[in-house]
Amino acid sequence: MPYLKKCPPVPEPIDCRILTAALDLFVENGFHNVSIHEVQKRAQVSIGSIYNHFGGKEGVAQALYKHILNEMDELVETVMAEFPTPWQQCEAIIRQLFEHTETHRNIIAFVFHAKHTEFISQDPLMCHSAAFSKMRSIVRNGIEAGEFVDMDSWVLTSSIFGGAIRMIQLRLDGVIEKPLPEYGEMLLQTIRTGVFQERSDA
Amino acid sequence: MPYLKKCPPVPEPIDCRILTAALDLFVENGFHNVSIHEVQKRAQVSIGSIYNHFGGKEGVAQALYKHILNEMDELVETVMAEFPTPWQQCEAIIRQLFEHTETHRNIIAFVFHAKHTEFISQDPLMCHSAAFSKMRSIVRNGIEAGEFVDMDSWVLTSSIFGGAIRMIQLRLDGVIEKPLPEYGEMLLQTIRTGVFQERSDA
DNA sequence: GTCTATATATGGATAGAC
DNA sequence: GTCTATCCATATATAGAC
Repeated sequence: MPYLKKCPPVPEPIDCRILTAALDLFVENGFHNVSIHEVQKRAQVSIGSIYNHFGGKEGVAQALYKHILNEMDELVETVMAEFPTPWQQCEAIIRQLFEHTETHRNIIAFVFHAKHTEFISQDPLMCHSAAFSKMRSIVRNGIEAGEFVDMDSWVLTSSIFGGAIRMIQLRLDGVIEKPLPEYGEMLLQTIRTGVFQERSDA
Repeated sequence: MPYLKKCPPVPEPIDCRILTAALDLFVENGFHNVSIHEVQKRAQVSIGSIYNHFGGKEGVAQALYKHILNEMDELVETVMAEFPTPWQQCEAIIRQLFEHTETHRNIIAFVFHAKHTEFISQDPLMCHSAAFSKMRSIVRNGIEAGEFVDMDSWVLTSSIFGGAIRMIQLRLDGVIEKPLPEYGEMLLQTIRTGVFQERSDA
């Protein structure tokens, strides 16, 4: 009789339990449709603890927000260190985001789906976050290096990442039914060379 | 003394007043941060009337949702009637959306910014709406006609419209500071021919 | 059909024991 | 630090007069 097996491994720290419970609930039902009582119940923690650790519901959301923005930033940072050229970096970021959409669904959903200003007062607007700033600066590097076409960097950043972000949203909504990585190369192709069929008589 | 001027022209019908007030408030503060009392106050209508006409706050949101999806559908419909080729239709839709973002800001914001499932139960998911379906079918037409590259239509639709949608969101968030139509041609260029600089030595 | 006043529930927040 | 029980504001929804 494997007695020791019944010992739960290492119990997760309490604030971590709260955050993961909150993330799941917020993504599933939306911030405003989730009560502290529900978070408390799912996290197996008392209300008092939630107030102790985060000061309330919005405090939980803020902590979550910061934490997840950090993760995103690290993702971009890693890619930048690993690949030399701006375009390779863009490619890698899109591939990573597609992977993450499948493996860390709720994190991605929290980043791309929610309108954070609705529940985080004094919201340092997602697109001003370190991760998104870095994505734009990659694009600027590419322009300066003569790799990308020379135009407004907001437009170009939107052109490069907009399609991917759109696909992520469609995937999260369940509209796209197959895992995103299957579509990665296709998407990258259109970003590189546009959407037109090569004219065979050209 | 121009006495007649003081007569308000034709008073707007009551349900219209409610909808426009609600639209503005929902976009500004988010559905859950707006109380019926605020809508009532801004629309200069009593709470009873709101319940009579729409059955409650969610009813107002649903009516708004339907109405606005209709407008979007008409926009796409008109473009399809006016332009012959799929690509011209795509171009025109993007230009129209950019225009609308400036002239009907809150309508566009309601369409692209909100996560409707959070406040509309049984939400016929935006991307399944007539307008979005038609956009995708335009893309399919382009593929069949050999105009667009032959690939999954979700990917291609995202490639074509994703950048525009992204720019609309950035504009609504105040990140992009100039009116979108200024960027229209730039964006269309990258969709057509990709993001790379033409190599002068090619 | 429109209004005002009110009932009722929900849920964020706190107090105080352990 | 953690818990339970309770408070109290808010906001949806309704009742009933006009």
